[in-house]
Amino acid sequence: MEKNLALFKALSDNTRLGIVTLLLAGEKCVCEIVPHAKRTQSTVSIQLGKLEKWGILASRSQGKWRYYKIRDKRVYDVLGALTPGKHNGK
Amino acid sequence: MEKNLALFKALSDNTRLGIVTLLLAGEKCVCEIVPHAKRTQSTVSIQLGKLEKWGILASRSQGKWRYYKIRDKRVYDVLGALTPGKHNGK
DNA sequence: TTTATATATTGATACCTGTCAATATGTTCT
DNA sequence: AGAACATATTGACAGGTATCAATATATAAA
Repeated sequence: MEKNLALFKALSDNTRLGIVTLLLAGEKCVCEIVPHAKRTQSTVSIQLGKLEKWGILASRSQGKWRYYKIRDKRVYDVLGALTPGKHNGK
Repeated sequence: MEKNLALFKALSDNTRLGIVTLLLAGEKCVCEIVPHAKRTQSTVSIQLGKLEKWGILASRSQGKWRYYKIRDKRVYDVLGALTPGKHNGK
């Protein structure tokens, strides 16, 4: 039950939730994530670092770029459970 | 998508997650919640107030006691999605 | 080697938030 | 009315954290 707390903490910040939601569509490089998040490159990099350190994301380097993707499968369960229309679309 | 953030924020604190998890079993009065949470009565009361203000919980008064229960149905979806054994028990 | 691009790190700052002890409010009982 | 119990509120404090500008690091291109 302690582990769930960490997951919720990861998703409880606007920047991080935006990143994770974006990555639901699949792996993206930082250069794609930064413009999507409305935050500085340094801010995005810091939050990506936290998400990786917490085991939510995984990353790989390729050339100049660094790619991030979702590692923790629970992300799909949790965000999938919140898909609209479950409770009368409310 | 903004609404999900509020839900995650509500569940991202240890005291609050404990309260909400306890209330999955059904309505409880504060006098039952306080000893379960390992926090002061005032702390528990403050967190209960936040959870209600955010629409996660509902409350009713009866005599000396005040009872809280889960109002936001998404709580069941989200916590249900994290039930162990979904990903090989991992 | 120099330049340009991509990402990470650092230092500073401002804000938010959880917690507690003490006190207040409200309700029931005598 | 007074005592006892249940819950809420207040004030203070400590610790955490998100953010940014600036700088560092790394890789690729010229």
